[in-house]
Amino acid sequence: MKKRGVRAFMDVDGRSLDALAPRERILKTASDLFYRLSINSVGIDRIIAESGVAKMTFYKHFPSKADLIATYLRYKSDAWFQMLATATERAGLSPLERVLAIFDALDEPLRAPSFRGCPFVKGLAEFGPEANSPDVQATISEYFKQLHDFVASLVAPLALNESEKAVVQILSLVHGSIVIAQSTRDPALVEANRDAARVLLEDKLISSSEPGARVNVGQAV
Amino acid sequence: MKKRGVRAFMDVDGRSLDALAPRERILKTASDLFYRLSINSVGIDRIIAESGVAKMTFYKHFPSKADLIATYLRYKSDAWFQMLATATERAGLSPLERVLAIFDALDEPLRAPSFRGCPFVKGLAEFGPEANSPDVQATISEYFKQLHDFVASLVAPLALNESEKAVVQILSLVHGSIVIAQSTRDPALVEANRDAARVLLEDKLISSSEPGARVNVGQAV
DNA sequence: AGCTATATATACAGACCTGTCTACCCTTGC
DNA sequence: GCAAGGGTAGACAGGTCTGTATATATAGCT
Repeated sequence: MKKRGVRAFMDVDGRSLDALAPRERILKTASDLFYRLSINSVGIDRIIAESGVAKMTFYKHFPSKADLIATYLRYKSDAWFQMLATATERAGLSPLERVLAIFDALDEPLRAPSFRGCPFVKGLAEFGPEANSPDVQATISEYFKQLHDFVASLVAPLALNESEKAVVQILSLVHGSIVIAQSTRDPALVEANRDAARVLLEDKLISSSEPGARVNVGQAV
Repeated sequence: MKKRGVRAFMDVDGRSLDALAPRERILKTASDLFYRLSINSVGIDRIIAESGVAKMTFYKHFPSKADLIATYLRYKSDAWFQMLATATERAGLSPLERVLAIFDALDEPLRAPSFRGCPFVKGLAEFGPEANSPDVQATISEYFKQLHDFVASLVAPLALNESEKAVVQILSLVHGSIVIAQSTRDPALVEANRDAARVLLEDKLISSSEPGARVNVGQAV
């Protein structure tokens, strides 16, 4: 028995490429508008108009706006973790440098004029705990959990005194950078927080009994 | 020539108290709803209904919704800086402790179940640079500037090596704490970031030429 | 009592929102 | 040639939004 809708070229998902094109057009357009202007202030009609797609086509690919929002957030999340992975998995980096590479990866995007903050913090602002959009909320929660686990996985090899505390501190510096970058376009911001991360991690590298009384370990970076 | 609308009791602004009551009722209700649910998702009608006020009364006190939003943000800002001032100006604190007192002040609010993040970060998510609400945007910008200056004024007396860098780091830790507190209710979060701040500041207290090669200064806290 | 200022209740205009429906077009496979 | 799947175009229903207008009630001051 034949598959329905078989075309000349198929991607790995079994979706035909010419069906994929409009879907991607919609997602890209929505992503841009949602990120620039906020989610609630951008209507379906505008996304349809700017992506040059018919309304029926939109609702064929995305059953509801909430569906599109969740897809948008997953799209942003994937791109972001992709970037983090490439930056931190580069060859020749010491375990400490891998953690600090997060900040190196942050530097350029946060300088970009198109930078508008963290899509998930923004998402949480519009779809908080009392909102009624389980899909969207779950996607956001998952992002924060993933980021925590990612940082934890980079910190673990350092075998620090207080590993979890270090993870929280790094996470705070990362999110802090992102927030501050929105209000103050300080070119030294990310470097300052990279330094902060280094100092905090080195503080916990010492296996001495008294963290706080430190000496220069003089290795790495 | 008599003043119009003179009543038995007047406040310092010359506004009669019974006229003040409904205005405050509106503001309190709006503040609660905006903070809990986001600004754009709460309509005037709901604020009116829940504050038990007529629509005309609302528009008498607030010419537009944007006006109410800006007032809400100023209200939140005032309360927040008030709290920060009380916490950091307590008698008997060393200059270093005054900076760290910011985190002591953060601890309790961030644990509260009603905590929903920073009103200004949330505000920026809904009224970013491309929005068309100059009043709201100006109020948000001013908040970030004020917070920066506030931290700078606490850091200045420490006469650090790199004062501005320290300010940025402290600000990042503060905003990071606020963001992380929304996603991860980690009871150790604020303490971890207070520690981070202490380590970072002590790192710069040394007037040695090489920050990074540090010894325990053993004073304060 | 009467005047004034303020609050209430409610209807309404005009815009925008999401999601559905109908009708047509165009390409591809047989 | 032709059926069918997927796209386009646009109207429309039902709801919500901000802001305005109308008509009425209440409380204080002279």
